[in-house]
Amino acid sequence: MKNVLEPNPAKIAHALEAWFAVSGRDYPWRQTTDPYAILVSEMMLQQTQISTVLDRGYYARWMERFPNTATLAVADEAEVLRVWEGLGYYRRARFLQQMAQRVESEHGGVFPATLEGVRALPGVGDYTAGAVCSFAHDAAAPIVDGNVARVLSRVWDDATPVDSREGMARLWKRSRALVEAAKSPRVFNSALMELGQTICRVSAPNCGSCPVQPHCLTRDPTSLPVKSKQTVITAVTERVYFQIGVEGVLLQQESGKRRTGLWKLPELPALPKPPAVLHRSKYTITRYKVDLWVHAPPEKAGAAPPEGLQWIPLAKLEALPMPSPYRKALNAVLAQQDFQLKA
DNA sequence: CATCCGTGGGC
DNA sequence: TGCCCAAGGAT
Repeated sequence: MKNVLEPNPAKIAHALEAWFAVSGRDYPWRQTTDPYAILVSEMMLQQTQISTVLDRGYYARWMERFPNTATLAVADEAEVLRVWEGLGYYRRARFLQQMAQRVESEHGGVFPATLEGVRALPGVGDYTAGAVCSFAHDAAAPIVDGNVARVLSRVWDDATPVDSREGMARLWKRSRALVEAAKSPRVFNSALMELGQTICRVSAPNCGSCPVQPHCLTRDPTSLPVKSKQTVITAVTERVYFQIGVEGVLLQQESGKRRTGLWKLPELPALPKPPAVLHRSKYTITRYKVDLWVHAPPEKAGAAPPEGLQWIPLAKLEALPMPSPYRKALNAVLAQQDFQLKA
């Protein structure tokens, strides 16, 4: 008796839905059908682990402070970024606020109900639109994310690179066939993602407990999915400085594409002999491995802050949005200074 | 289609 | 420690 040649969408869908009814986890965003609340969770969870969003309180804090599009639309951008601080990909927070403003101004405060309407919102792509519509309205919209790509590659034993056009087309086609065969798209899509998260894991998949195992074609799950791209990590050195005075700490606001609107320690100008090193740390950001040096201020630093720099009173530091590496470095140097003052 | 955008955790 | 990864989307 050999295995099936082509996995049967209806059988898989029903097996997953039955499994989820028993083993499905309970998350805050699964206790609501409010599309805004669901979109917030989806935006937070993009490229971010559930434990980060949940255990560190991001979702609860956001929903308490911005319970609907009306409150988010009129909030200060700095506060929006501050509530998001530590989650990374800060553009997502800015997109969320733009989304809220558009819902208020163009949809009369009513969240769009169609797949096309949701897809047109800023920061919402094919995955997120499908997730919101299936979770909020039980609409038969397919989803493909990292979990789904892994599960479907294995079930169909398909080594087509998932980061290729061909691979993506296959995944979306299969995801669509599955969700259209499901009894409840909401339950099925939740189950599909959760299977990838808890059973069909990247390493050490638990095939013995998998409800889809009878329908799964792969014999070598950890070899799938195949990805063609490989990222090259570049080591860089970043030198900033710490300057404190009666007016507070000198900081610089980011204005480029990266971390727009967030604050950081000012960049150290190129000098023949850099000032003393106060603190050193390492962090990675996208494809860079950064060696971060915090120096004493450059010699010529005067009372008037250089272009683009601003004195920030110590009492206001907490309220400013700041990327994690700088927040940690700044706190370390402040603690160091405090220690020296007391010594 | 390639590149950019953060961070923390697991192994 | 080093490396890979996690509920992607925009440009």
